[in-house]
Amino acid sequence: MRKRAENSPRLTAAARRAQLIEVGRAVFAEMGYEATAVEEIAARAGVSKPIVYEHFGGKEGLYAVVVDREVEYIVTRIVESVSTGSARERVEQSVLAFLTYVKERPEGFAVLLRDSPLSKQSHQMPALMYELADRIGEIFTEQFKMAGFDAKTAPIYAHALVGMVSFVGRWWTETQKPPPAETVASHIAALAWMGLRHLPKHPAPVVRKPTP
Amino acid sequence: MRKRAENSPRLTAAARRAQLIEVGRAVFAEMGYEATAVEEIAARAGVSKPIVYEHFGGKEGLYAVVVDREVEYIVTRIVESVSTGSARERVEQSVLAFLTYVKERPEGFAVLLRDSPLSKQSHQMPALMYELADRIGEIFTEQFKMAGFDAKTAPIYAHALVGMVSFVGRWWTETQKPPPAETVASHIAALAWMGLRHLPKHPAPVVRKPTP
DNA sequence: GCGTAAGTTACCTACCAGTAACCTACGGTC
DNA sequence: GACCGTAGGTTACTGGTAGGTAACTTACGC
Repeated sequence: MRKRAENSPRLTAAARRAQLIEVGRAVFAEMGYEATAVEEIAARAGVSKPIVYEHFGGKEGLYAVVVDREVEYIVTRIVESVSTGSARERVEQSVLAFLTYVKERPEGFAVLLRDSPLSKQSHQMPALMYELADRIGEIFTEQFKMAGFDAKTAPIYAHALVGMVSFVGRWWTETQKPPPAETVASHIAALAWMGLRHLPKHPAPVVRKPTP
Repeated sequence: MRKRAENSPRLTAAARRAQLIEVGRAVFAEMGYEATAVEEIAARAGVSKPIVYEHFGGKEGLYAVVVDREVEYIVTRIVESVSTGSARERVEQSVLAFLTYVKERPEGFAVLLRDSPLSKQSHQMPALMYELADRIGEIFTEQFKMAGFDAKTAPIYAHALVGMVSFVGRWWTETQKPPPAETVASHIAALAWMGLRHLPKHPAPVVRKPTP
């Protein structure tokens, strides 16, 4: 790592910053926040550590930028998907949007699945996907109100749906011979939609408790 | 931390070991694996650091024991729940078993939700819940085979169900005025059951693609 | 009163976030 | 075409923290 003028020329500040965000996302995805060393990011970018501090102020600064971009990206996609079509189309489009995100930005998805650094002080929210589920819950609440459903139950279904899609998404990325996104999305959307559609007004246990 | 003979007497090796597992689970749940210091665990147990090393060989040793116990505990509960009753009863009982676990062992659940230390080398499996989902997937595959369903689709539904229950479970624990476990379990089980029951043989997208 | 189980003090080592001070190549200017 | 300012970059260091260990000490049972 002596002479590096030939293999990696100097970049402009903007270009270097963009590159560091890319590299940072990859390393955070691979190692998790805590286990990531700033020097590792710098090394993979072909620069030295203080460059990272110059651009982002520190480890948390870079992490915040990476996370913010991912969350905004996927939330925007889902807001778009949920805003047109019939109710069922909205569900299916949202699920497909999420799976497309998982497929196209696997590293970003991995970052969102991992522990966040803030989780030590306020021990809530161990991973970003829960924050995302909360955001989706707000969207659902809005939609439930407009559609005349009980808005209080919206968070349950939002969390259930995000949980479903997250877990299936992870499984999907790690499967050797994965079915196409549309197929998986159809399955999940059908499951969720049919579940919602045939939901009784007041679900009650079907298990017969033994008489005391 | 000088004289501690009066407030915390010497324990037998077995008792100390059991206590350290309890304390370790709590600290890992609160801080996550990486951010947990062995000294913190030792201090909360009222002993010094080498005691932890004597019993478990190191941080990872204690973590492995904590995790193994939790996974075996919840898997056992679910295997029990899924082994009797009608198909729908099995679904509902399993969901209720999981939520009961979440309620009764919140620290164990929190540990399973967090990042695992093994995730840096084999970058798969960032959290233990995914391993649990895989285990449930095996159980489902068995059940699907016995019931005559397509066993290949079992993992999808297993991951979907575990994801649903995990996310709703976390939301449930953090809600100020949570509905009782039976109510939430009924909602989730109804959602899953009705979804499965009315699932078309070959789900297809309902979204009309614009003609090219 | 002695042997052993249970526990402690004090240390080493490695790593890592963050910083101060210095260097270099390029583009404009005369 | 030699000068020089500055953007982009480096080397070398500090302070703190945490995993792990060697050597020593205390209390209990026989």
